[in-house]
Amino acid sequence: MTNLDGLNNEQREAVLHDKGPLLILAGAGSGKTRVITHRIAYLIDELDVNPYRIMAITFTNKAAKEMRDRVDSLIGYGSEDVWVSTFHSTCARFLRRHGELLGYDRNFSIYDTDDSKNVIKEICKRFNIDTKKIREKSFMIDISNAKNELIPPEKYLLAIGNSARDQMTAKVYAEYQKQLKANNAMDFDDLLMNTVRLFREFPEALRYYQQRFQYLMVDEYQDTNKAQFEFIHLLANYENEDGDIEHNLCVVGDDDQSIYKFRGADIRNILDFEKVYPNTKVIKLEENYRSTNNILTAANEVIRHNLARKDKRLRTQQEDGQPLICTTYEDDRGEAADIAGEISRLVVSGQESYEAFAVLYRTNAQSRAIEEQMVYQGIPYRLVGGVNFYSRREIKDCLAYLRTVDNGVDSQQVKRIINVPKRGIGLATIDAIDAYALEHELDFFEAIRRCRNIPGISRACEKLERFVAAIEGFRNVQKTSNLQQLINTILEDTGYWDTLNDDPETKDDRLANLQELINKAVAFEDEHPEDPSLSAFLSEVSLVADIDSMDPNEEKVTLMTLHSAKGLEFDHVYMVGMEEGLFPSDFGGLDQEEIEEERRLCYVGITRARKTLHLSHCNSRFLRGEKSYNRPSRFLRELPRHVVTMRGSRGSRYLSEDETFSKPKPKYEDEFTRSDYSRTNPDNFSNNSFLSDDLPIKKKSFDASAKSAGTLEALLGSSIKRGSDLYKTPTPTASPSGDLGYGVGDKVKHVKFGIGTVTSITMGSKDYEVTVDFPAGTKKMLASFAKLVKVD
DNA sequence: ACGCCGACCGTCCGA
DNA sequence: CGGTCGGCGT
Repeated sequence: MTNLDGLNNEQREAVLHDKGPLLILAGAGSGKTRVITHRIAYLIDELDVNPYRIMAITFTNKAAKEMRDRVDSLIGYGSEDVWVSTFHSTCARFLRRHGELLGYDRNFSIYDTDDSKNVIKEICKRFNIDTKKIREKSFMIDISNAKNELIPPEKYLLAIGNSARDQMTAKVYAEYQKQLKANNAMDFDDLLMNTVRLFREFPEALRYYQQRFQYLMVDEYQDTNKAQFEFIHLLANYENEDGDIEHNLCVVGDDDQSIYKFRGADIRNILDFEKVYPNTKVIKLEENYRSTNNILTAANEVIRHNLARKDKRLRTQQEDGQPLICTTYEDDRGEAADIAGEISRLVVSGQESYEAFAVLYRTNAQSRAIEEQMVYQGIPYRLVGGVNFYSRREIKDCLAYLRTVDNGVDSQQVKRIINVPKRGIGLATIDAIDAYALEHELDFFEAIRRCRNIPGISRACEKLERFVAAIEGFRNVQKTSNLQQLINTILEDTGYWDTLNDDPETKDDRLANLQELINKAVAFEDEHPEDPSLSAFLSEVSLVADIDSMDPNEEKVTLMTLHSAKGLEFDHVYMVGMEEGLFPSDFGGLDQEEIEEERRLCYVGITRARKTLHLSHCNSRFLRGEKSYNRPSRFLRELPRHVVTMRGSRGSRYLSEDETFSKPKPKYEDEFTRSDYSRTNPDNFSNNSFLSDDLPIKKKSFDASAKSAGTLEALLGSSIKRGSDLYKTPTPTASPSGDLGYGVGDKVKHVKFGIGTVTSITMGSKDYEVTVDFPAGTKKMLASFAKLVKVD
């Protein structure tokens, strides 16, 4: 029996819905994952639906994993047969199986933005396009948008326009697709577009999947683009034996949390759902189980400023709770220092633990200032986003070898590694091979094989032949070995390990990263006994993001962008950098639509908080190496006054040189304790009197604020450039062992290598590097990835 | 072929 | 600021 206790009326109604289209408008924190998982359980347990016929689609691996776990724990037998996956992984799997119909080999490569950019670069060069005038990136954006709209190159001009620029884009787009096809590669957008093409052009393939997946559930439906809409729409059009079309499609979303317009999300998909599926049952979930009443009041009030939305209002049975705290800081450093200090105090005094806190910002660039203070004050933190593990140079190099071994015709990968490590093969040689390949319609690797026929590069031939022999050697290794052995052989035989010595600064990091890649390969083979192939591994690796490896149970403060925070929740949330130009961010003319999207992002941020919410802005901050002065964000003024406590200017003075962070006592501690000057005077919220002026320190900041209305030149003239002596290098002296839960000499357990002894812990550039003696040998790994657990 | 250095430039969000 | 790229010298 599926247990429906603890569900409210609307939730229960959604769970009990069996056939036909269902639209669940689920406000933030209204328990939508709970509804989806219970509904899956109900379908299986009560309606005898075969788990094999149920598909649940999400956007991120993290959401998929969470759903998977909850489905597994809710359903006993057969839960593993429920298809729970992301759009991209699902399409990749469909295409591995049926891609031959479209002319792709089953082990096609999946290109990330870097790979795509390289292809575009080559094309621009070939077409003599001045990339100073039109950037590669703008082609990529246009092409991506076209793909999301399911517009193929040959229809581009018809669909988009016929300007000179459009014609150029259409030409580049067509060539780009040709190149990808020749390389047996797809980019992220191709995964969707090609799956839709497969469905449209091969009805028997579509029919196969329609029959298999008779119950569809889509999470975060407000973020779907046209291609995703079409994918779902086609799949849901299953005609049963009686010739009826049931549309057993359940979509869940919240138009107020649509924040991915920039990558093609079309909010109309959710707003028009009822028009597309006339018999849709609509259920609104408006009861929030996450936040205090004050936080919800603020969220409701802010989002109310948007015009294009479905009317709804979150409500809760919780009490008002703490007021929101809105703080003005002198600069970004003071902001970071103060927040770090506050977190530190609350944790040291035993009231809270680190994982209860999150610091959210608009752009990844803002993380640096926060990080510095976290390190400085000895606070363990986890940084989500930034440079993806898989986009690091050494990882990409290694993956390029693996792809070359796996997918012989991927010229991009071959070009990446042909001279890495250095083999004395230069640009002139590569160009000559390229020209030959083009002329004879060969892939790059095949052209290398025939280097003896290519004029002008005879001197490089011997080196080229050695390279070919090496790759073929690896292909032989692959036939008889597992992934770990293959990677080790490649890094060993090519001398890649040795090249790390070239830069002693980064050596340890890169070594640990490669070791971690090997660990991932080992884990992959372990988890996928049914298909531990190189292709499958590379596919998975291409489709994971940093946030997917985030473990919310680690005792660390979380630092991430507002976008990354969607779907997560924390007891205490700090939204920093609430400033005009930054948030809402202004990149040349903010129109109403963009403002509303930013406001939704603000709404998402506010609704992440369970108990307390801090919002802050700075009078000045460093942006792209320059000091800039921004006014407080309009979103601050949209907060209802009666739930907000104002704090005046703080953090203008930094920690002095002699203060160590074993005693992280800011000089302005006095002002902290006096912080009950906080008040809720409504008049304080007009822009001019945003800062009150009854304290000397505030007076100063008021001046700065008034200045910001003046000319930019005047400000820059008087601005103090960031002197290196102002910023001391943070020295992490806190014992790492305290943060990790283990130390040198402790016995720890690793998921693959078993129990070993920690022999050293050092601070890498981004994370702790832990060296452990396992029975299988000594391994060096990154703490955040290795997930080591202390054992007694 | 390759490494160094200065000029230039983009500015965000992400599967 | 930090990453990239082209020019130049070796």
